[in-house]
Amino acid sequence: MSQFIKPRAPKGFRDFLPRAMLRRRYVIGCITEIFERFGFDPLDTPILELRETLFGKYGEDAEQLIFSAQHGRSASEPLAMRYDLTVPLARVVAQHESQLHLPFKRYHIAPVFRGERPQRGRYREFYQCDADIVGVAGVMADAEIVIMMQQILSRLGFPQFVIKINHRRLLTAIGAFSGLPADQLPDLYRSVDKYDKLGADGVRAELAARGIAEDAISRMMDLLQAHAPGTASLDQIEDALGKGENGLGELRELADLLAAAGVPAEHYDFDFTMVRGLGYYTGPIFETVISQPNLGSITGGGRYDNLIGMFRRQSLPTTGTSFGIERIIDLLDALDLYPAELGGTLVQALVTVFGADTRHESLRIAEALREAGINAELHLESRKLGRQIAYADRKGIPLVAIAGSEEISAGVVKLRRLADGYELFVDLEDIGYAAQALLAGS
RNA sequence: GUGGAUGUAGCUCAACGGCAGAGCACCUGAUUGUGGUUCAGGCGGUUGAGGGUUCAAGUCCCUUCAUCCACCCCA
Repeated sequence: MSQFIKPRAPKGFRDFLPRAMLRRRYVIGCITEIFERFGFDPLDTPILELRETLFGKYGEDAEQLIFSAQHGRSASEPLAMRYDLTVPLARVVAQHESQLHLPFKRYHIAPVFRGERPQRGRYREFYQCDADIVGVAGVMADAEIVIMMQQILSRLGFPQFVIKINHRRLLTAIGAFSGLPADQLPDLYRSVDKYDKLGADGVRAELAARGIAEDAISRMMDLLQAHAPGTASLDQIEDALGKGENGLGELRELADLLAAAGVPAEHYDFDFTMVRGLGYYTGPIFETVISQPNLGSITGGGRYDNLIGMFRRQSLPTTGTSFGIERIIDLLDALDLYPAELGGTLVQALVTVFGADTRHESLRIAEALREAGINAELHLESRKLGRQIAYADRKGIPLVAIAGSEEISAGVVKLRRLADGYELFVDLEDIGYAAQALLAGS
Protein backbone atom coordinates (compact mmCIF):
# COMPACT_ATOMS: atom_id res chain seq x y z
CA MET A 1 0.00 0.00 0.00
CA SER A 2 2.70 2.40 0.94
CA GLN A 3 4.30 2.17 -2.49
CA PHE A 4 1.31 4.06 -3.87
CA ILE A 5 0.93 7.78 -3.67
CA LYS A 6 -2.33 8.49 -1.93
CA PRO A 7 -4.68 9.56 -4.74
CA ARG A 8 -6.09 12.94 -3.95
CA ALA A 9 -6.87 16.14 -5.79
CA PRO A 10 -5.43 19.39 -4.40
CA LYS A 11 -7.44 21.04 -1.66
CA GLY A 12 -10.52 22.69 -3.09
CA PHE A 13 -10.08 21.11 -6.53
CA ARG A 14 -12.45 18.44 -7.76
CA ASP A 15 -12.86 15.68 -10.32
CA PHE A 16 -16.12 15.43 -12.21
CA LEU A 17 -17.12 11.87 -13.01
CA PRO A 18 -19.40 11.26 -15.99
CA ARG A 19 -22.69 11.54 -14.09
CA ALA A 20 -21.68 14.86 -12.52
CA MET A 21 -20.25 16.01 -15.83
CA LEU A 22 -23.57 15.42 -17.59
CA ARG A 23 -25.31 17.54 -14.99
CA ARG A 24 -22.77 20.32 -15.38
CA ARG A 25 -23.17 20.18 -19.12
CA TYR A 26 -26.93 20.43 -18.76
CA VAL A 27 -26.73 23.54 -16.55
CA ILE A 28 -24.11 25.19 -18.71
CA GLY A 29 -26.18 24.32 -21.77
CA CYS A 30 -29.30 26.02 -20.38
CA ILE A 31 -27.36 29.15 -19.52
CA THR A 32 -25.46 29.25 -22.80
CA GLU A 33 -28.63 28.87 -24.80
CA ILE A 34 -30.23 31.92 -23.22
CA PHE A 35 -27.03 33.98 -23.31
CA GLU A 36 -26.94 33.37 -27.05
CA ARG A 37 -30.65 34.03 -27.40
CA PHE A 38 -30.01 37.50 -26.01
CA GLY A 39 -27.32 38.18 -28.55
CA PHE A 40 -24.18 37.44 -26.56
CA ASP A 41 -21.22 35.83 -28.33
CA PRO A 42 -18.63 33.56 -26.70
CA LEU A 43 -15.21 34.66 -25.49
CA ASP A 44 -12.39 32.74 -23.90
CA THR A 45 -9.12 33.95 -22.43
CA PRO A 46 -6.05 32.25 -20.96
CA ILE A 47 -6.25 30.66 -17.54
CA LEU A 48 -3.05 32.54 -16.71
CA GLU A 49 -2.73 36.28 -16.79
CA LEU A 50 0.19 38.53 -16.16
CA ARG A 51 0.40 39.21 -12.50
CA GLU A 52 0.24 42.95 -13.15
CA THR A 53 -3.08 42.48 -14.99
CA LEU A 54 -4.77 41.09 -11.90
CA PHE A 55 -3.16 43.02 -9.08
CA GLY A 56 -4.67 46.28 -7.94
CA LYS A 57 -8.15 45.35 -9.16
CA TYR A 58 -9.77 43.38 -6.37
CA GLY A 59 -8.57 44.97 -3.17
CA GLU A 60 -5.94 43.87 -0.70
CA ASP A 61 -7.82 41.01 0.94
CA ALA A 62 -8.81 39.40 -2.33
CA GLU A 63 -5.31 39.73 -3.73
CA GLN A 64 -4.01 37.34 -1.12
CA LEU A 65 -6.29 34.70 -2.63
CA ILE A 66 -4.78 34.91 -6.11
CA PHE A 67 -2.79 31.84 -7.11
CA SER A 68 0.53 32.64 -8.65
CA ALA A 69 1.70 30.35 -11.43
CA GLN A 70 5.37 30.32 -12.09
CA HIS A 71 7.40 28.15 -14.35
CA GLY A 72 10.67 27.24 -12.73
CA ARG A 73 13.07 28.28 -15.44
CA SER A 74 11.34 31.36 -16.86
CA ALA A 75 10.87 33.87 -14.14
CA SER A 76 10.85 36.76 -16.58
CA GLU A 77 7.07 37.17 -16.69
CA PRO A 78 5.33 36.99 -13.32
CA LEU A 79 2.10 35.05 -13.89
CA ALA A 80 -1.06 34.43 -11.91
CA MET A 81 -4.18 32.31 -12.34
CA ARG A 82 -7.29 34.24 -13.20
CA TYR A 83 -9.40 35.21 -10.24
CA ASP A 84 -12.57 36.05 -12.16
CA LEU A 85 -13.68 36.65 -15.74
CA THR A 86 -14.35 40.35 -15.42
CA VAL A 87 -10.81 41.66 -15.28
CA PRO A 88 -9.82 39.48 -18.27
CA LEU A 89 -12.78 41.01 -20.11
CA ALA A 90 -11.54 44.49 -19.34
CA ARG A 91 -8.08 43.53 -20.57
CA VAL A 92 -9.44 42.01 -23.78
CA VAL A 93 -11.58 45.04 -24.56
CA ALA A 94 -8.65 47.37 -24.09
CA GLN A 95 -6.26 45.13 -26.01
CA HIS A 96 -8.46 44.23 -29.00
CA GLU A 97 -10.78 47.19 -29.24
CA SER A 98 -10.02 47.73 -32.91
CA GLN A 99 -11.53 44.32 -33.68
CA LEU A 100 -14.61 44.70 -31.50
CA HIS A 101 -17.86 46.44 -32.23
CA LEU A 102 -19.42 48.40 -29.45
CA PRO A 103 -21.59 47.61 -27.72
CA PHE A 104 -19.60 44.44 -27.11
CA LYS A 105 -21.75 41.66 -25.67
CA ARG A 106 -19.86 38.59 -24.69
CA TYR A 107 -20.41 35.57 -22.47
CA HIS A 108 -17.61 33.63 -20.87
CA ILE A 109 -17.94 30.27 -19.13
CA ALA A 110 -14.68 29.06 -17.67
CA PRO A 111 -12.91 28.06 -14.46
CA VAL A 112 -11.43 30.65 -12.12
CA PHE A 113 -9.16 30.15 -9.12
CA ARG A 114 -9.20 31.49 -5.60
CA GLY A 115 -7.06 30.30 -2.73
CA GLU A 116 -9.83 30.30 -0.16
CA ARG A 117 -10.43 27.64 2.42
CA PRO A 118 -12.96 25.36 0.76
CA GLN A 119 -16.42 24.72 2.12
CA ARG A 120 -19.72 23.53 0.73
CA GLY A 121 -20.53 25.60 -2.33
CA ARG A 122 -17.06 27.13 -2.23
CA TYR A 123 -14.06 25.73 -4.03
CA ARG A 124 -10.63 26.83 -5.12
CA GLU A 125 -11.38 26.06 -8.74
CA PHE A 126 -14.87 26.86 -9.88
CA TYR A 127 -16.68 27.88 -13.01
CA GLN A 128 -18.07 31.30 -13.55
CA CYS A 129 -20.69 32.02 -16.20
CA ASP A 130 -20.53 35.69 -17.07
CA ALA A 131 -22.44 37.82 -19.54
CA ASP A 132 -21.52 41.48 -19.85
CA ILE A 133 -22.37 44.42 -22.07
CA VAL A 134 -19.52 46.84 -22.75
CA GLY A 135 -20.14 50.32 -24.08
CA VAL A 136 -23.68 51.14 -23.03
CA ALA A 137 -24.18 53.64 -20.24
CA GLY A 138 -27.96 53.61 -20.15
CA VAL A 139 -30.24 51.56 -17.93
CA MET A 140 -31.49 49.59 -20.93
CA ALA A 141 -28.36 47.50 -20.67
CA ASP A 142 -28.88 46.83 -16.96
CA ALA A 143 -32.50 45.96 -17.64
CA GLU A 144 -31.50 43.46 -20.30
CA ILE A 145 -29.15 41.77 -17.85
CA VAL A 146 -31.88 41.42 -15.24
CA ILE A 147 -34.43 40.21 -17.78
CA MET A 148 -31.97 37.58 -18.91
CA MET A 149 -31.20 36.51 -15.33
CA GLN A 150 -34.89 36.03 -14.74
CA GLN A 151 -35.26 33.88 -17.84
CA ILE A 152 -32.28 31.69 -17.00
CA LEU A 153 -33.38 31.05 -13.42
CA SER A 154 -36.87 30.19 -14.65
CA ARG A 155 -35.46 27.95 -17.33
CA LEU A 156 -33.40 26.04 -14.75
CA GLY A 157 -36.65 25.31 -12.95
CA PHE A 158 -36.23 27.17 -9.68
CA PRO A 159 -39.74 27.40 -8.27
CA GLN A 160 -39.08 30.64 -6.47
CA PHE A 161 -36.25 33.13 -6.59
CA VAL A 162 -35.84 36.84 -6.05
CA ILE A 163 -33.33 39.03 -7.84
CA LYS A 164 -32.37 41.71 -5.37
CA ILE A 165 -31.62 45.09 -6.88
CA ASN A 166 -29.84 48.04 -5.33
CA HIS A 167 -27.70 50.91 -6.54
CA ARG A 168 -24.19 51.79 -5.48
CA ARG A 169 -24.77 55.53 -5.76
CA LEU A 170 -27.85 55.20 -3.60
CA LEU A 171 -25.83 53.54 -0.85
CA THR A 172 -23.29 56.32 -1.09
CA ALA A 173 -26.05 58.93 -0.95
CA ILE A 174 -27.60 57.31 2.11
CA GLY A 175 -24.22 57.31 3.79
CA ALA A 176 -23.68 60.97 2.97
CA PHE A 177 -27.19 61.89 4.07
CA SER A 178 -26.51 60.26 7.42
CA GLY A 179 -23.30 62.20 7.84
CA LEU A 180 -20.94 59.31 7.25
CA PRO A 181 -17.42 60.32 6.17
CA ALA A 182 -16.54 58.97 2.73
CA ASP A 183 -13.65 56.89 4.04
CA GLN A 184 -16.05 54.89 6.21
CA LEU A 185 -18.17 53.82 3.25
CA PRO A 186 -16.42 50.45 2.90
CA ASP A 187 -17.20 49.73 6.55
CA LEU A 188 -20.80 50.58 5.86
CA TYR A 189 -20.91 48.23 2.89
CA ARG A 190 -19.33 45.37 4.75
CA SER A 191 -21.67 45.57 7.71
CA VAL A 192 -24.87 46.21 5.79
CA ASP A 193 -24.11 43.25 3.56
CA LYS A 194 -24.61 41.01 6.58
CA TYR A 195 -28.14 42.28 7.17
CA ASP A 196 -29.65 38.94 6.18
CA LYS A 197 -27.48 37.11 8.64
CA LEU A 198 -27.29 39.52 11.57
CA GLY A 199 -30.58 41.36 11.36
CA ALA A 200 -31.07 45.07 11.97
CA ASP A 201 -29.75 45.01 15.52
CA GLY A 202 -26.70 43.03 14.54
CA VAL A 203 -25.84 45.51 11.81
CA ARG A 204 -26.34 48.44 14.20
CA ALA A 205 -24.00 46.80 16.66
CA GLU A 206 -21.40 46.12 14.05
CA LEU A 207 -21.55 49.65 12.67
CA ALA A 208 -21.15 50.98 16.18
CA ALA A 209 -18.18 48.67 16.70
CA ARG A 210 -16.61 50.13 13.58
CA GLY A 211 -16.77 53.51 15.20
CA ILE A 212 -19.66 55.02 13.29
CA ALA A 213 -21.66 57.62 15.18
CA GLU A 214 -24.95 56.54 16.73
CA ASP A 215 -27.07 59.22 15.09
CA ALA A 216 -25.61 58.41 11.67
CA ILE A 217 -26.43 54.76 12.25
CA SER A 218 -30.02 55.32 13.13
CA ARG A 219 -30.57 57.73 10.26
CA MET A 220 -29.27 55.31 7.70
CA MET A 221 -30.85 52.22 9.18
CA ASP A 222 -34.27 53.79 8.72
CA LEU A 223 -33.55 54.32 5.05
CA LEU A 224 -31.84 51.01 4.43
CA GLN A 225 -34.76 49.13 5.87
CA ALA A 226 -37.30 50.91 3.68
CA HIS A 227 -39.25 48.10 2.19
CA ALA A 228 -42.46 48.27 0.25
CA PRO A 229 -43.89 46.60 -2.82
CA GLY A 230 -42.67 47.75 -6.22
CA THR A 231 -41.39 51.29 -6.45
CA ALA A 232 -43.07 52.42 -3.25
CA SER A 233 -39.84 51.84 -1.36
CA LEU A 234 -38.10 54.16 -3.82
CA ASP A 235 -40.64 56.83 -2.92
CA GLN A 236 -39.85 56.43 0.76
CA ILE A 237 -36.15 57.00 0.14
CA GLU A 238 -36.78 59.94 -2.14
CA ASP A 239 -38.88 61.65 0.52
CA ALA A 240 -35.81 61.69 2.72
CA LEU A 241 -33.00 62.25 0.22
CA GLY A 242 -34.75 64.36 -2.35
CA LYS A 243 -33.91 64.17 -6.03
CA GLY A 244 -30.33 64.09 -7.18
CA GLU A 245 -27.51 61.91 -8.43
CA ASN A 246 -28.45 59.17 -6.08
CA GLY A 247 -29.46 56.39 -8.45
CA LEU A 248 -33.14 56.53 -7.63
CA GLY A 249 -34.01 57.75 -11.10
CA GLU A 250 -32.15 54.82 -12.66
CA LEU A 251 -33.88 52.36 -10.39
CA ARG A 252 -37.26 53.78 -11.37
CA GLU A 253 -36.34 53.49 -15.03
CA LEU A 254 -35.19 49.94 -14.42
CA ALA A 255 -38.47 49.02 -12.74
CA ASP A 256 -40.35 50.49 -15.67
CA LEU A 257 -38.33 48.46 -18.20
CA LEU A 258 -38.65 45.22 -16.25
CA ALA A 259 -42.39 45.66 -16.06
CA ALA A 260 -42.57 46.39 -19.78
CA ALA A 261 -40.58 43.21 -20.48
CA GLY A 262 -43.09 41.20 -18.51
CA VAL A 263 -40.73 40.19 -15.72
CA PRO A 264 -43.03 38.89 -12.96
CA ALA A 265 -42.99 41.22 -9.97
CA GLU A 266 -42.31 38.37 -7.54
CA HIS A 267 -38.96 37.71 -9.19
CA TYR A 268 -37.28 41.02 -8.36
CA ASP A 269 -37.17 43.29 -5.39
CA PHE A 270 -35.46 46.52 -4.42
CA ASP A 271 -33.44 45.73 -1.34
CA PHE A 272 -31.27 48.52 0.04
CA THR A 273 -29.46 46.18 2.41
CA MET A 274 -27.96 44.21 -0.47
CA VAL A 275 -24.36 45.23 -1.12
CA ARG A 276 -22.00 43.51 -3.50
CA GLY A 277 -18.61 42.94 -1.99
CA LEU A 278 -16.47 43.91 -4.94
CA GLY A 279 -15.36 47.48 -4.87
CA TYR A 280 -15.58 48.25 -8.55
CA TYR A 281 -19.36 48.55 -8.88
CA THR A 282 -20.61 52.03 -9.73
CA GLY A 283 -24.31 51.74 -10.52
CA PRO A 284 -27.19 49.25 -10.26
CA ILE A 285 -26.20 45.99 -8.57
CA PHE A 286 -27.97 42.63 -8.67
CA GLU A 287 -27.88 39.46 -6.66
CA THR A 288 -30.00 36.33 -6.40
CA VAL A 289 -30.29 34.36 -3.21
CA ILE A 290 -32.24 31.15 -2.83
CA SER A 291 -32.85 30.41 0.79
CA GLN A 292 -34.33 26.90 0.90
CA PRO A 293 -30.97 25.22 1.21
CA ASN A 294 -28.87 28.25 2.03
CA LEU A 295 -25.79 28.22 -0.15
CA GLY A 296 -25.27 31.94 -0.49
CA SER A 297 -25.87 33.89 -3.65
CA ILE A 298 -26.18 32.14 -7.01
CA THR A 299 -25.89 35.22 -9.18
CA GLY A 300 -24.11 38.47 -8.69
CA GLY A 301 -23.54 41.43 -10.90
CA GLY A 302 -23.98 45.06 -11.63
CA ARG A 303 -22.57 48.07 -13.37
CA TYR A 304 -18.86 48.88 -13.22
CA ASP A 305 -18.15 51.85 -15.41
CA ASN A 306 -14.57 52.49 -14.35
CA LEU A 307 -12.88 49.10 -14.51
CA ILE A 308 -11.92 49.18 -18.17
CA GLY A 309 -10.27 52.51 -17.42
CA MET A 310 -7.58 50.52 -15.61
CA PHE A 311 -6.41 49.28 -19.02
CA ARG A 312 -7.32 52.16 -21.29
CA ARG A 313 -7.10 55.93 -21.24
CA GLN A 314 -10.86 56.30 -21.36
CA SER A 315 -13.06 53.80 -19.59
CA LEU A 316 -16.13 52.22 -21.14
CA PRO A 317 -19.42 51.79 -19.30
CA THR A 318 -20.06 48.12 -18.54
CA THR A 319 -22.75 46.07 -16.86
CA GLY A 320 -23.20 42.35 -16.46
CA THR A 321 -23.86 39.37 -14.28
CA SER A 322 -22.24 36.17 -13.16
CA PHE A 323 -23.95 32.86 -12.46
CA GLY A 324 -22.42 30.67 -9.80
CA ILE A 325 -22.95 27.35 -11.42
CA GLU A 326 -21.33 25.35 -8.63
CA ARG A 327 -23.99 26.55 -6.23
CA ILE A 328 -26.70 26.24 -8.86
CA ILE A 329 -25.68 22.62 -9.36
CA ASP A 330 -25.69 21.98 -5.61
CA LEU A 331 -29.19 23.48 -5.45
CA LEU A 332 -30.49 21.49 -8.41
CA ASP A 333 -29.06 18.38 -6.73
CA ALA A 334 -30.81 19.19 -3.46
CA LEU A 335 -34.11 20.10 -5.11
CA ASP A 336 -33.84 17.35 -7.74
CA LEU A 337 -34.68 19.66 -10.61
CA TYR A 338 -32.90 17.81 -13.40
CA PRO A 339 -34.88 16.52 -16.35
CA ALA A 340 -35.65 12.83 -16.00
CA GLU A 341 -33.81 11.84 -19.16
CA LEU A 342 -30.51 13.02 -17.72
CA GLY A 343 -28.91 9.72 -16.76
CA GLY A 344 -25.45 8.50 -15.93
CA THR A 345 -24.25 7.85 -19.48
CA LEU A 346 -24.69 9.12 -23.01
CA VAL A 347 -24.50 5.59 -24.40
CA GLN A 348 -27.85 4.60 -25.86
CA ALA A 349 -27.14 1.06 -27.01
CA LEU A 350 -24.70 -1.69 -26.09
CA VAL A 351 -23.77 -4.13 -28.83
CA THR A 352 -22.91 -7.51 -27.38
CA VAL A 353 -20.22 -9.81 -28.68
CA PHE A 354 -20.45 -13.59 -28.31
CA GLY A 355 -17.06 -14.60 -29.56
CA ALA A 356 -14.40 -14.29 -32.20
CA ASP A 357 -16.71 -15.88 -34.77
CA THR A 358 -19.46 -13.26 -34.32
CA ARG A 359 -17.51 -10.10 -33.75
CA HIS A 360 -17.51 -9.02 -37.38
CA GLU A 361 -21.29 -8.94 -37.25
CA SER A 362 -21.19 -6.97 -33.98
CA LEU A 363 -18.93 -4.41 -35.58
CA ARG A 364 -21.41 -3.99 -38.42
CA ILE A 365 -24.31 -3.58 -35.98
CA ALA A 366 -22.47 -0.91 -34.00
CA GLU A 367 -21.69 0.96 -37.19
CA ALA A 368 -25.30 0.79 -38.39
CA LEU A 369 -26.48 2.23 -35.08
CA ARG A 370 -23.91 4.99 -35.20
CA GLU A 371 -24.89 5.91 -38.74
CA ALA A 372 -28.43 6.29 -37.46
CA GLY A 373 -27.18 8.80 -34.89
CA ILE A 374 -27.33 6.48 -31.91
CA ASN A 375 -24.50 6.48 -29.37
CA ALA A 376 -23.48 2.85 -29.53
CA GLU A 377 -20.91 1.09 -27.38
CA LEU A 378 -19.45 -2.17 -28.57
CA HIS A 379 -18.68 -4.65 -25.82
CA LEU A 380 -14.98 -5.18 -26.32
CA GLU A 381 -14.64 -8.54 -24.61
CA SER A 382 -16.74 -11.61 -25.29
CA ARG A 383 -17.86 -12.31 -21.75
CA LYS A 384 -21.01 -14.27 -21.09
CA LEU A 385 -24.18 -12.54 -22.20
CA GLY A 386 -25.52 -12.05 -18.68
CA ARG A 387 -22.39 -10.10 -17.76
CA GLN A 388 -22.71 -7.91 -20.80
CA ILE A 389 -26.36 -7.12 -20.10
CA ALA A 390 -25.58 -6.50 -16.45
CA TYR A 391 -22.90 -4.05 -17.53
CA ALA A 392 -25.42 -2.17 -19.67
CA ASP A 393 -27.93 -2.19 -16.83
CA ARG A 394 -25.54 -0.84 -14.23
CA LYS A 395 -24.22 1.81 -16.52
CA GLY A 396 -27.74 2.92 -17.44
CA ILE A 397 -27.59 2.03 -21.14
CA PRO A 398 -31.22 1.63 -22.23
CA LEU A 399 -30.83 -0.76 -25.20
CA VAL A 400 -28.86 -3.93 -25.88
CA ALA A 401 -28.29 -5.31 -29.38
CA ILE A 402 -27.75 -9.06 -29.43
CA ALA A 403 -26.37 -11.01 -32.37
CA GLY A 404 -25.45 -14.59 -31.61
CA SER A 405 -25.26 -17.51 -33.97
CA GLU A 406 -29.07 -17.87 -34.01
CA GLU A 407 -29.63 -14.28 -35.10
CA ILE A 408 -26.77 -14.31 -37.57
CA SER A 409 -28.00 -17.44 -39.33
CA ALA A 410 -31.49 -15.90 -39.49
CA GLY A 411 -30.04 -12.63 -40.77
CA VAL A 412 -31.48 -10.53 -37.96
CA VAL A 413 -30.49 -8.66 -34.82
CA LYS A 414 -32.30 -8.85 -31.50
CA LEU A 415 -32.90 -5.57 -29.70
CA ARG A 416 -33.71 -5.64 -26.01
CA ARG A 417 -34.96 -2.68 -24.02
CA LEU A 418 -33.79 -3.09 -20.45
CA ALA A 419 -36.42 -0.93 -18.79
CA ASP A 420 -39.22 -3.39 -19.54
CA GLY A 421 -37.48 -6.38 -21.09
CA TYR A 422 -39.25 -5.84 -24.41
CA GLU A 423 -37.45 -7.56 -27.31
CA LEU A 424 -37.79 -7.62 -31.05
CA PHE A 425 -35.93 -8.94 -34.08
CA VAL A 426 -34.97 -6.57 -36.89
CA ASP A 427 -33.00 -6.69 -40.11
CA LEU A 428 -29.64 -4.98 -39.94
CA GLU A 429 -30.72 -2.23 -42.33
CA ASP A 430 -33.71 -1.38 -40.11
CA ILE A 431 -31.84 -1.36 -36.83
CA GLY A 432 -31.34 2.40 -36.61
CA TYR A 433 -35.01 3.13 -37.10
CA ALA A 434 -36.06 0.34 -34.72
CA ALA A 435 -33.65 1.52 -32.03
CA GLN A 436 -34.93 5.09 -32.32
CA ALA A 437 -38.47 3.83 -31.88
CA LEU A 438 -37.57 1.75 -28.83
CA LEU A 439 -35.72 4.69 -27.26
CA ALA A 440 -38.73 6.90 -27.87
CA GLY A 441 -40.78 4.42 -25.87
CA SER A 442 -42.93 2.91 -28.59
C1' G B 1 -6.21 33.59 8.18
C1' U B 2 -9.38 32.28 13.23
C1' G B 3 -12.35 28.64 15.99
C1' G B 4 -14.84 23.71 16.38
C1' A B 5 -15.91 18.54 14.87
C1' U B 6 -14.41 14.10 12.43
C1' G B 7 -10.69 10.45 10.20
C1' U B 8 -11.69 2.21 10.81
C1' A B 9 -12.72 -2.29 3.92
C1' G B 10 -14.35 0.89 -2.58
C1' C B 11 -18.96 3.43 0.21
C1' U B 12 -21.98 4.12 4.97
C1' C B 13 -20.75 3.01 9.74
C1' A B 14 -19.86 -0.58 14.47
C1' A B 15 -16.21 -2.46 18.05
C1' C B 16 -16.01 -1.00 27.41
C1' G B 17 -7.96 -0.15 26.95
C1' G B 18 -8.25 -7.04 25.66
C1' C B 19 -8.84 -11.98 18.74
C1' A B 20 -10.73 -5.49 13.78
C1' G B 21 -16.68 -6.40 12.43
C1' A B 22 -21.59 -5.48 9.70
C1' G B 23 -24.53 -3.65 5.64
C1' C B 24 -24.02 -2.06 0.74
C1' A B 25 -20.74 -2.50 -3.51
C1' C B 26 -17.40 -5.83 -6.15
C1' C B 27 -15.88 -11.04 -7.98
C1' U B 28 -17.45 -16.42 -8.70
C1' G B 29 -21.25 -20.02 -8.99
C1' A B 30 -26.52 -21.81 -8.84
C1' U B 31 -28.44 -20.13 -14.65
C1' U B 32 -22.74 -23.31 -20.93
C1' G B 33 -27.76 -17.01 -24.82
C1' U B 34 -30.54 -12.61 -20.90
C1' G B 35 -29.70 -7.59 -16.22
C1' G B 36 -32.49 -5.61 -11.96
C1' U B 37 -34.93 -10.45 -7.19
C1' U B 38 -33.07 -14.74 -4.34
C1' C B 39 -29.38 -18.31 -2.42
C1' A B 40 -24.22 -20.10 -1.62
C1' G B 41 -19.22 -18.86 -1.59
C1' G B 42 -15.14 -15.32 -2.25
C1' C B 43 -11.98 -10.81 -2.51
C1' G B 44 -11.14 -6.75 0.38
C1' G B 45 -7.39 -3.53 6.40
C1' U B 46 -0.07 -1.56 8.75
C1' U B 47 -7.75 1.51 11.92
C1' G B 48 -4.99 8.91 7.67
C1' A B 49 0.51 9.42 8.99
C1' G B 50 4.37 9.82 12.91
C1' G B 51 5.64 9.55 17.97
C1' G B 52 4.32 8.59 23.33
C1' U B 53 1.80 6.05 27.79
C1' U B 54 0.63 0.72 28.78
C1' C B 55 1.59 -6.30 29.91
C1' A B 56 -1.81 -4.75 25.92
C1' A B 57 -3.94 1.17 21.88
C1' G B 58 -8.93 1.60 16.61
C1' U B 59 -9.81 3.28 21.76
C1' C B 60 -5.76 7.45 26.13
C1' C B 61 -1.84 11.68 25.22
C1' C B 62 1.21 14.74 21.73
C1' U B 63 2.42 16.15 16.68
C1' U B 64 1.11 16.29 11.66
C1' C B 65 -1.97 15.76 7.34
C1' A B 66 -6.84 15.53 5.31
C1' U B 67 -12.12 16.30 5.29
C1' C B 68 -16.51 18.78 7.11
C1' C B 69 -18.84 22.99 9.84
C1' A B 70 -18.78 28.16 11.58
C1' C B 71 -16.26 32.98 11.06
C1' C B 72 -13.67 36.23 7.45
C1' C B 73 -14.65 36.71 2.40
C1' C B 74 -17.12 35.28 -1.76
C1' A B 75 -19.85 32.46 -6.91
